Amino acid sequence: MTDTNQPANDKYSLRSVGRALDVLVALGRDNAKGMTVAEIAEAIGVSKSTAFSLLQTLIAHGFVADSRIGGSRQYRLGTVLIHLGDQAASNIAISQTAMPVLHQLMEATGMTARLAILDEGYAVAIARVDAPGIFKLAPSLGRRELPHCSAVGKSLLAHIPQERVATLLSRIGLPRRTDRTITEPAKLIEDLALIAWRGYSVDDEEDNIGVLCVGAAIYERGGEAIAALSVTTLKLERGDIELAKLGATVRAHADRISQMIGGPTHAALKQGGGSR
Amino acid sequence: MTDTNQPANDKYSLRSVGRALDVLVALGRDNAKGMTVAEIAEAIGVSKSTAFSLLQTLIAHGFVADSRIGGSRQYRLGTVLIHLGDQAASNIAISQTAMPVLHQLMEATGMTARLAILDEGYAVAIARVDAPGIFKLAPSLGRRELPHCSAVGKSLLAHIPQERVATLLSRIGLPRRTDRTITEPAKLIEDLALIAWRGYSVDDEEDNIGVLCVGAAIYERGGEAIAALSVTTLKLERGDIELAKLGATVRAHADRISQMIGGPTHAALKQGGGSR
DNA sequence: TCTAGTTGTTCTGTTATACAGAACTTCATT
DNA sequence: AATGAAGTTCTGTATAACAGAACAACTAGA
Repeated sequence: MTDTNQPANDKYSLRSVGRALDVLVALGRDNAKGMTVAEIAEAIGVSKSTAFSLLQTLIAHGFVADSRIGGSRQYRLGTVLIHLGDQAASNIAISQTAMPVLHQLMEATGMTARLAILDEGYAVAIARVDAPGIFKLAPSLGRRELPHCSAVGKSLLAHIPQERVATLLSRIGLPRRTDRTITEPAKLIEDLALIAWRGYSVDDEEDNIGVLCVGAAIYERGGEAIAALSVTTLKLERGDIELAKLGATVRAHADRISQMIGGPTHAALKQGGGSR
Repeated sequence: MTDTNQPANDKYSLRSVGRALDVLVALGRDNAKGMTVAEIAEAIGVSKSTAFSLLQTLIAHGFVADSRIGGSRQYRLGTVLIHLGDQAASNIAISQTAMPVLHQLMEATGMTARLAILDEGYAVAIARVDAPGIFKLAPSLGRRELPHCSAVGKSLLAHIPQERVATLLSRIGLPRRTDRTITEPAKLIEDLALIAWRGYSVDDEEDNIGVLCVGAAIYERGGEAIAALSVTTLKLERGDIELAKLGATVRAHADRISQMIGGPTHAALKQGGGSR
């Protein structure tokens, strides 16, 4: 499915290290129930003894936790990763300042609010505040999401140079997720222009059926979009949604964060600097 | 300072893998500003070229992100770690159920609420809800904390067999953190007995000067303590704290979680099952 | 209780790999 | 320009990582 077996992507890649990281990724996929040595060996394509050595090393450093259940062992992600993940998230300076605004946005809209950045062309959520209610968004912090069919992704794409957009899209493509997904580059470019103009993006069932997201970009001092804010809701839970009003709300909150870090609001950016 | 250079803790440890993990840990320490190749090489005790190879591998897998600033590069933790950390945390089943109660506890007390488990004898926070206010607790999710001088740690120690406590303490020791830290095993055992009896623990400046924590254990079906809840506050911010009342509040919230997962309340446990 | 079939763990020889150091390349600063 | 300090590439060699097989621990079935 995923291209796990990259044949030495870079020539300075260390095989055993790469395999150890593969183990972590594999455990991240099947984290719920834990995995056995044999399953891990199978998953990353090495012998049992090699998988065993990798696991021993990972355990010794706290990256993997093991629990014996009878004769068999279950391996799962260790707590050190919680720490590193927390550090990596707080690393991204914006998440500190944005957190209170995320709360406000959630309370203003009653929807789950998320903060995301662009990482290697993908949209990656780095913080979230859940709306109250039965339906919770799956735990998806830090996961790479397709940029062309998510509100945060489109808001970020709308504010970077066209040629970079083209490069990213040619690399990632525009995979179809639902029958509303924009799969034509020209159509997407059109949508991005609209987003850049009005200051908010809409993902209406383009990524997941029944799910609506509205996003807006956050600008740093230079006017570049470095992050995006979004709200997510199940359309079932909301009768009629006034998109223009919701868009303005999200944009206003994004503007607030932009100003906190010394950047321009969307309106100011449209007035002054070129879109470049 | 820390024992990073463990000389092949287990004999099945892979050197390059261990070094790669050391890189991640090192980046986790100095995450704010990022590190250069030379700094990393220095930190983990390898040559520049080796550090370079390790970093290339980590980057190829998204575990490390790099940003060039002029001729120099800054390496920092990558977003994949945010994902793995999120998975590792949600792995621990309790964190799902406990989250709403953490919110309630924070609102009931106005203090930062945390959920922690025992990992290799150390207390490790896996979730938290911050209190509003200027002073925020440092981002400390997933970090190993000394069990003998934290509220969550003591609550957990109070409900495991004495011999295991002895084993853990002999391994970890009772390092002094402040002049109120309990450093005598006998004194700690005494405190643990009290905690088991009344159902809540108090850390009054035993770990950090000026900081007060109150914790209570969460019990699973079998009656074993699998996690602990706590509130943390700066004593400066609160005039007088009624410990008995606060302790009862924390205990009540912990009991609620215990019941949600089919376990006994503290009162029920004291009545029925032996302390074993 | 014995047997068969799991699992995880240890051992071993060989190959390929990870390593340090030196050479080379960018940049920034004087 | 020239110096220095970073990152990057190259290369030979020691050794570490690997697969496979043997072994041990445990489970389930007869």
